[in-house]
Amino acid sequence: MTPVVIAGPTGSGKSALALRLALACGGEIVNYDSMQIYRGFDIGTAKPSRADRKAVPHHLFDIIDADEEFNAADYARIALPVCDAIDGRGRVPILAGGTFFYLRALLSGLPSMPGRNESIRARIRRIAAAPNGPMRLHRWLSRVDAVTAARIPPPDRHRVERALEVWITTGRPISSWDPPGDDELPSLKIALRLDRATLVESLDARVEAMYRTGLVEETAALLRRFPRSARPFGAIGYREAAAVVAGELDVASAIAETRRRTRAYSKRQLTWLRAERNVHWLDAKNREETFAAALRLLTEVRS
RNA sequence: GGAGAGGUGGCUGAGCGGUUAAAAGCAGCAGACUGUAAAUCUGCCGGGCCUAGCGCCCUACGGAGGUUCGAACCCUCCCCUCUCCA
Repeated sequence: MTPVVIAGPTGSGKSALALRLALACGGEIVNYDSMQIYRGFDIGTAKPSRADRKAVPHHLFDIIDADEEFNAADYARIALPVCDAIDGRGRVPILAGGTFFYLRALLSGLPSMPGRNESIRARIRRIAAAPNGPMRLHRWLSRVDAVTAARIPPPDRHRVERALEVWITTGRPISSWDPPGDDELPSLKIALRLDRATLVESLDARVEAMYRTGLVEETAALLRRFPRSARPFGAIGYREAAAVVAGELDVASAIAETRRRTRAYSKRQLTWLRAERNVHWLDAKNREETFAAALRLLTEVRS
Protein backbone atom coordinates (compact mmCIF):
# COMPACT_ATOMS: atom_id res chain seq x y z
CA MET A 1 0.00 0.00 0.00
CA THR A 2 1.46 3.30 -1.02
CA PRO A 3 1.82 5.92 1.66
CA VAL A 4 0.04 9.23 1.31
CA VAL A 5 2.06 12.42 1.61
CA ILE A 6 0.41 15.66 2.62
CA ALA A 7 2.57 18.62 1.66
CA GLY A 8 2.18 22.36 1.26
CA PRO A 9 3.46 25.50 2.90
CA THR A 10 3.19 25.95 6.63
CA GLY A 11 -0.27 27.01 7.68
CA SER A 12 -2.07 25.62 4.66
CA GLY A 13 -4.01 23.07 6.70
CA LYS A 14 -1.90 19.96 6.25
CA SER A 15 -2.43 18.54 9.73
CA ALA A 16 -6.18 18.98 9.60
CA LEU A 17 -6.44 17.35 6.21
CA ALA A 18 -4.19 14.48 7.29
CA LEU A 19 -6.37 13.89 10.32
CA ARG A 20 -9.60 13.74 8.33
CA LEU A 21 -8.07 11.48 5.74
CA ALA A 22 -6.77 9.17 8.44
CA LEU A 23 -10.19 8.99 10.00
CA ALA A 24 -11.84 8.37 6.66
CA CYS A 25 -9.56 5.66 5.35
CA GLY A 26 -8.07 3.98 8.37
CA GLY A 27 -4.79 5.79 8.28
CA GLU A 28 -2.12 6.68 10.78
CA ILE A 29 -0.22 9.91 10.74
CA VAL A 30 3.54 9.97 10.43
CA ASN A 31 5.26 13.28 11.05
CA TYR A 32 7.94 14.59 8.68
CA ASP A 33 8.46 17.92 10.36
CA SER A 34 11.92 18.50 11.77
CA MET A 35 10.68 20.54 14.72
CA GLN A 36 7.57 18.64 15.80
CA ILE A 37 10.00 15.83 16.48
CA TYR A 38 11.11 17.64 19.64
CA ARG A 39 9.45 17.06 22.98
CA GLY A 40 7.99 20.12 24.59
CA PHE A 41 8.12 22.38 21.55
CA ASP A 42 4.38 22.46 21.09
CA ILE A 43 2.97 25.93 20.65
CA GLY A 44 5.56 27.28 18.23
CA THR A 45 5.48 24.20 16.04
CA ALA A 46 1.68 24.08 15.88
CA LYS A 47 1.78 20.48 17.01
CA PRO A 48 -1.46 18.49 16.70
CA SER A 49 -3.58 18.68 19.84
CA ARG A 50 -3.91 15.91 22.41
CA ALA A 51 -7.45 15.31 21.23
CA ASP A 52 -6.34 14.87 17.63
CA ARG A 53 -3.59 12.56 18.71
CA LYS A 54 -6.06 10.45 20.62
CA ALA A 55 -8.43 10.25 17.69
CA VAL A 56 -5.81 8.89 15.30
CA PRO A 57 -2.42 7.31 15.98
CA HIS A 58 0.32 9.91 15.46
CA HIS A 59 3.90 8.77 14.97
CA LEU A 60 7.27 10.50 15.26
CA PHE A 61 6.10 13.43 17.30
CA ASP A 62 7.92 14.13 20.58
CA ILE A 63 10.59 11.54 20.04
CA ILE A 64 13.72 13.43 21.05
CA ASP A 65 14.86 16.11 23.48
CA ALA A 66 16.17 19.47 22.41
CA ASP A 67 19.79 18.66 23.21
CA GLU A 68 19.88 15.39 21.27
CA GLU A 69 21.49 15.15 17.88
CA PHE A 70 19.08 14.35 15.10
CA ASN A 71 19.15 14.79 11.36
CA ALA A 72 17.61 13.75 8.09
CA ALA A 73 19.43 10.43 8.00
CA ASP A 74 18.24 9.56 11.50
CA TYR A 75 14.76 10.48 10.40
CA ALA A 76 14.83 8.25 7.35
CA ARG A 77 16.21 5.42 9.47
CA ILE A 78 13.37 5.48 11.97
CA ALA A 79 10.54 6.60 9.69
CA LEU A 80 10.85 3.73 7.23
CA PRO A 81 10.11 0.96 9.76
CA VAL A 82 7.29 3.04 11.21
CA CYS A 83 5.62 3.25 7.81
CA ASP A 84 6.20 -0.44 7.20
CA ALA A 85 4.61 -1.34 10.51
CA ILE A 86 1.53 0.74 9.77
CA ASP A 87 1.32 -0.90 6.41
CA GLY A 88 1.71 -4.29 8.04
CA ARG A 89 -1.33 -3.59 10.17
CA GLY A 90 -3.29 -3.02 6.99
CA ARG A 91 -3.50 0.70 7.60
CA VAL A 92 -2.38 3.66 5.52
CA PRO A 93 0.66 5.69 6.48
CA ILE A 94 -0.18 9.35 6.02
CA LEU A 95 2.94 11.47 6.05
CA ALA A 96 2.29 14.99 7.23
CA GLY A 97 4.83 17.72 7.77
CA GLY A 98 6.83 20.42 6.12
CA THR A 99 10.45 19.39 6.07
CA PHE A 100 10.73 18.22 2.51
CA PHE A 101 14.37 17.38 2.91
CA TYR A 102 13.38 14.82 5.55
CA LEU A 103 10.69 13.55 3.25
CA ARG A 104 13.20 13.14 0.46
CA ALA A 105 15.58 11.35 2.78
CA LEU A 106 12.77 8.92 3.57
CA LEU A 107 11.42 8.46 0.05
CA SER A 108 14.64 8.59 -1.97
CA GLY A 109 17.21 7.78 0.66
CA LEU A 110 20.52 9.47 1.31
CA PRO A 111 23.85 8.27 -0.04
CA SER A 112 25.62 5.93 2.37
CA MET A 113 28.09 8.52 3.49
CA PRO A 114 29.47 8.82 6.99
CA GLY A 115 27.43 10.86 9.42
CA ARG A 116 28.40 13.80 11.51
CA ASN A 117 31.63 13.92 13.40
CA GLU A 118 31.60 16.54 16.11
CA SER A 119 35.33 16.72 16.65
CA ILE A 120 35.94 17.28 12.97
CA ARG A 121 33.18 19.85 12.92
CA ALA A 122 34.84 21.62 15.81
CA ARG A 123 38.12 21.76 13.91
CA ILE A 124 36.45 23.15 10.83
CA ARG A 125 34.60 25.71 12.86
CA ARG A 126 37.76 26.92 14.49
CA ILE A 127 39.10 27.75 11.05
CA ALA A 128 35.79 29.35 10.08
CA ALA A 129 36.00 31.67 13.06
CA ALA A 130 39.43 32.97 12.07
CA PRO A 131 39.67 36.07 9.90
CA ASN A 132 38.74 35.18 6.36
CA GLY A 133 37.80 31.76 7.63
CA PRO A 134 34.91 30.98 5.29
CA MET A 135 37.04 31.94 2.29
CA ARG A 136 39.90 29.72 3.42
CA LEU A 137 37.59 26.77 3.98
CA HIS A 138 36.10 27.20 0.55
CA ARG A 139 39.55 27.33 -1.02
CA TRP A 140 40.44 24.16 0.82
CA LEU A 141 37.33 22.53 -0.57
CA SER A 142 38.24 23.70 -4.07
CA ARG A 143 41.53 21.87 -3.82
CA VAL A 144 40.04 18.57 -2.69
CA ASP A 145 36.68 18.69 -4.45
CA ALA A 146 36.42 21.26 -7.21
CA VAL A 147 33.02 20.01 -8.32
CA THR A 148 31.39 20.65 -4.98
CA ALA A 149 33.24 23.90 -4.42
CA ALA A 150 31.89 25.20 -7.68
CA ARG A 151 28.40 24.37 -6.57
CA ILE A 152 28.51 25.77 -3.06
CA PRO A 153 29.00 29.52 -2.54
CA PRO A 154 31.67 30.30 0.07
CA PRO A 155 29.23 31.90 2.53
CA ASP A 156 27.10 28.74 2.65
CA ARG A 157 28.85 27.56 5.77
CA HIS A 158 26.69 24.53 6.50
CA ARG A 159 27.31 22.94 3.14
CA VAL A 160 30.99 23.83 3.02
CA GLU A 161 31.35 22.35 6.47
CA ARG A 162 29.61 19.11 5.59
CA ALA A 163 31.55 18.69 2.34
CA LEU A 164 34.82 19.11 4.19
CA GLU A 165 33.67 16.81 6.95
CA VAL A 166 33.02 14.04 4.44
CA TRP A 167 36.38 14.66 2.80
CA ILE A 168 38.28 14.55 6.06
CA THR A 169 36.61 11.41 7.38
CA THR A 170 36.72 9.42 4.14
CA GLY A 171 39.33 11.00 1.91
CA ARG A 172 36.66 11.03 -0.76
CA PRO A 173 34.92 14.11 -2.15
CA ILE A 174 31.26 14.32 -1.24
CA SER A 175 30.45 14.69 -4.92
CA SER A 176 31.74 11.18 -5.58
CA TRP A 177 28.67 9.72 -3.90
CA ASP A 178 25.74 9.32 -6.22
CA PRO A 179 23.08 11.96 -5.87
CA PRO A 180 19.66 10.66 -4.94
CA GLY A 181 18.20 8.99 -8.00
CA ASP A 182 14.71 9.07 -9.39
CA ASP A 183 13.77 5.76 -7.88
CA GLU A 184 11.89 7.03 -4.90
CA LEU A 185 9.42 5.07 -2.86
CA PRO A 186 6.04 5.21 -4.56
CA SER A 187 3.60 7.47 -2.77
CA LEU A 188 0.57 9.62 -3.39
CA LYS A 189 1.77 13.18 -2.98
CA ILE A 190 -0.85 15.79 -2.29
CA ALA A 191 0.15 19.43 -1.93
CA LEU A 192 -2.06 22.19 -0.62
CA ARG A 193 -2.16 25.47 -2.43
CA LEU A 194 -3.46 28.79 -1.15
CA ASP A 195 -3.23 32.18 -2.78
CA ARG A 196 -0.44 34.23 -1.30
CA ALA A 197 -2.55 36.94 0.32
CA THR A 198 -4.76 34.44 2.13
CA LEU A 199 -1.81 32.39 3.24
CA VAL A 200 0.09 35.39 4.60
CA GLU A 201 -2.99 36.57 6.43
CA SER A 202 -3.52 33.25 8.15
CA LEU A 203 0.19 32.94 8.89
CA ASP A 204 0.22 36.33 10.60
CA ALA A 205 -2.82 35.41 12.65
CA ARG A 206 -1.28 32.12 13.66
CA VAL A 207 1.92 33.75 14.88
CA GLU A 208 -0.11 36.22 16.87
CA ALA A 209 -2.04 33.36 18.43
CA MET A 210 1.13 31.48 19.34
CA TYR A 211 2.39 34.38 21.42
CA ARG A 212 -1.02 34.90 22.93
CA THR A 213 -1.29 31.30 24.01
CA GLY A 214 2.07 31.19 25.72
CA LEU A 215 4.93 30.70 23.32
CA VAL A 216 7.23 32.84 25.46
CA GLU A 217 6.28 30.95 28.63
CA GLU A 218 6.78 27.60 26.92
CA THR A 219 10.17 28.75 25.70
CA ALA A 220 11.16 30.01 29.13
CA ALA A 221 10.33 26.63 30.64
CA LEU A 222 12.31 24.80 27.96
CA LEU A 223 15.27 27.12 28.48
CA ARG A 224 15.38 26.01 32.09
CA ARG A 225 16.03 22.47 30.91
CA PHE A 226 18.13 22.93 27.79
CA PRO A 227 20.89 25.29 26.71
CA ARG A 228 19.87 28.06 24.38
CA SER A 229 22.33 26.72 21.82
CA ALA A 230 20.15 23.62 21.36
CA ARG A 231 18.95 23.26 17.80
CA PRO A 232 15.21 23.88 18.16
CA PHE A 233 15.83 27.22 19.85
CA GLY A 234 16.92 28.39 16.42
CA ALA A 235 13.53 27.56 14.93
CA ILE A 236 11.07 30.17 13.84
CA GLY A 237 9.29 31.56 16.85
CA TYR A 238 11.57 29.93 19.39
CA ARG A 239 14.57 32.01 18.41
CA GLU A 240 12.56 35.18 18.93
CA ALA A 241 10.83 33.94 22.07
CA ALA A 242 14.22 32.99 23.54
CA ALA A 243 15.40 36.52 22.85
CA VAL A 244 12.38 37.83 24.74
CA VAL A 245 13.15 35.56 27.67
CA ALA A 246 16.74 36.79 27.64
CA GLY A 247 15.52 40.37 27.68
CA GLU A 248 17.01 41.15 24.29
CA LEU A 249 13.77 41.77 22.45
CA ASP A 250 10.35 43.12 23.29
CA VAL A 251 7.33 41.02 22.45
CA ALA A 252 6.06 43.25 19.65
CA SER A 253 9.39 43.05 17.82
CA ALA A 254 9.53 39.31 18.42
CA ILE A 255 6.12 38.88 16.84
CA ALA A 256 7.11 41.01 13.86
CA GLU A 257 10.29 39.02 13.36
CA THR A 258 8.52 35.70 13.71
CA ARG A 259 5.96 36.77 11.14
CA ARG A 260 8.70 37.79 8.76
CA ARG A 261 10.55 34.50 9.11
CA THR A 262 7.36 32.48 8.83
CA ARG A 263 6.50 34.15 5.55
CA ALA A 264 9.97 33.58 4.19
CA TYR A 265 9.78 29.96 5.28
CA SER A 266 6.50 29.33 3.51
CA LYS A 267 8.03 30.78 0.38
CA ARG A 268 11.01 28.46 0.57
CA GLN A 269 8.70 25.50 1.02
CA LEU A 270 6.79 26.50 -2.07
CA THR A 271 10.01 26.79 -4.05
CA TRP A 272 10.94 23.28 -3.02
CA LEU A 273 7.51 21.89 -3.79
CA ARG A 274 7.37 23.45 -7.23
CA ALA A 275 10.43 21.48 -8.25
CA GLU A 276 8.99 18.29 -6.84
CA ARG A 277 7.50 15.93 -9.38
CA ASN A 278 4.32 13.84 -9.28
CA VAL A 279 2.58 16.22 -6.95
CA HIS A 280 -1.17 16.57 -6.96
CA TRP A 281 -1.95 20.18 -6.17
CA LEU A 282 -5.18 20.87 -4.37
CA ASP A 283 -6.71 24.24 -3.68
CA ALA A 284 -6.92 24.65 0.09
CA LYS A 285 -9.39 27.51 0.12
CA ASN A 286 -12.36 25.36 1.01
CA ARG A 287 -11.70 22.61 3.53
CA GLU A 288 -14.63 20.42 2.49
CA GLU A 289 -13.75 20.54 -1.17
CA THR A 290 -10.09 19.94 -0.45
CA PHE A 291 -10.95 16.96 1.68
CA ALA A 292 -13.31 15.55 -0.93
CA ALA A 293 -10.73 15.96 -3.67
CA ALA A 294 -8.05 14.33 -1.56
CA LEU A 295 -10.32 11.43 -0.77
CA ARG A 296 -11.06 10.98 -4.45
CA LEU A 297 -7.35 10.82 -5.23
CA LEU A 298 -6.87 8.31 -2.49
CA THR A 299 -9.55 5.93 -3.63
CA GLU A 300 -8.29 6.21 -7.20
CA VAL A 301 -4.85 5.09 -6.15
CA ARG A 302 -6.14 2.20 -4.05
CA SER A 303 -8.33 0.75 -6.75
C1' G B 1 4.90 82.92 18.60
C1' G B 2 10.43 81.60 19.60
C1' A B 3 14.64 77.85 19.11
C1' G B 4 16.47 73.57 16.92
C1' A B 5 16.29 68.90 13.77
C1' G B 6 14.70 67.02 9.39
C1' G B 7 12.09 65.82 4.50
C1' U B 8 16.21 60.35 -0.14
C1' G B 9 13.50 54.71 -4.22
C1' G B 10 7.16 50.46 -1.35
C1' C B 11 9.37 51.08 4.00
C1' U B 12 13.72 51.99 7.35
C1' G B 13 18.04 54.56 6.30
C1' A B 14 23.34 56.08 4.39
C1' G B 15 25.29 59.62 1.17
C1' C B 16 26.52 65.80 1.82
C1' G B 17 29.77 68.98 -5.39
C1' G B 18 31.68 64.66 -10.13
C1' U B 19 33.54 57.56 -10.25
C1' U B 20 25.27 58.00 -7.83
C1' A B 21 19.84 54.86 -10.80
C1' A B 22 21.77 56.57 -5.43
C1' A B 23 25.26 52.10 0.41
C1' A B 24 22.83 48.86 3.70
C1' G B 25 18.66 46.42 5.75
C1' C B 26 13.44 45.18 5.20
C1' A B 27 9.53 43.96 2.05
C1' G B 28 8.79 41.76 -3.02
C1' C B 29 10.06 38.17 -7.00
C1' A B 30 12.84 33.90 -8.75
C1' G B 31 16.07 29.97 -7.32
C1' A B 32 19.38 26.28 -4.79
C1' C B 33 18.98 22.34 -1.33
C1' U B 34 23.68 14.80 -0.83
C1' G B 35 23.19 13.86 7.39
C1' U B 36 22.09 21.75 11.36
C1' A B 37 17.02 21.86 6.70
C1' A B 38 11.52 26.10 10.74
C1' A B 39 18.66 25.57 8.94
C1' U B 40 21.99 27.58 5.26
C1' C B 41 22.73 30.09 0.86
C1' U B 42 22.25 32.49 -4.42
C1' G B 43 20.25 35.89 -8.13
C1' C B 44 16.91 39.99 -9.57
C1' C B 45 14.80 44.31 -7.70
C1' G B 46 12.72 52.77 -11.25
C1' G B 47 11.19 52.52 -16.55
C1' G B 48 12.08 52.01 -21.83
C1' C B 49 15.12 50.75 -26.23
C1' C B 50 18.29 47.79 -28.88
C1' U B 51 23.31 46.77 -32.70
C1' A B 52 22.44 43.53 -25.74
C1' G B 53 27.24 47.00 -24.29
C1' C B 54 31.54 48.33 -17.98
C1' G B 55 25.51 50.70 -24.39
C1' C B 56 21.73 54.65 -25.19
C1' C B 57 17.40 57.35 -23.57
C1' C B 58 13.75 58.87 -19.98
C1' U B 59 12.20 59.56 -14.82
C1' A B 60 14.05 60.05 -9.58
C1' C B 61 16.51 62.37 -3.64
C1' G B 62 9.44 67.68 -0.60
C1' G B 63 8.28 72.19 -4.41
C1' A B 64 10.04 76.39 -7.29
C1' G B 65 14.10 79.12 -8.60
C1' G B 66 19.53 80.04 -8.44
C1' U B 67 25.13 79.16 -8.17
C1' U B 68 28.37 75.77 -10.96
C1' C B 69 31.40 72.76 -16.64
C1' G B 70 28.62 69.51 -13.14
C1' A B 71 23.92 69.40 -7.40
C1' A B 72 20.55 64.42 -3.55
C1' C B 73 24.69 67.25 -1.79
C1' C B 74 25.85 74.76 -1.90
C1' C B 75 22.32 79.42 -1.85
C1' U B 76 17.15 81.70 -1.79
C1' C B 77 12.06 81.40 -1.11
C1' C B 78 7.92 78.21 -0.27
C1' C B 79 5.40 73.69 1.63
C1' C B 80 5.41 69.78 5.22
C1' U B 81 7.01 66.83 9.62
C1' C B 82 9.25 66.20 14.48
C1' U B 83 11.52 67.90 19.26
C1' C B 84 12.01 71.74 22.73
C1' C B 85 10.71 76.65 24.86
C1' A B 86 6.19 79.61 25.21
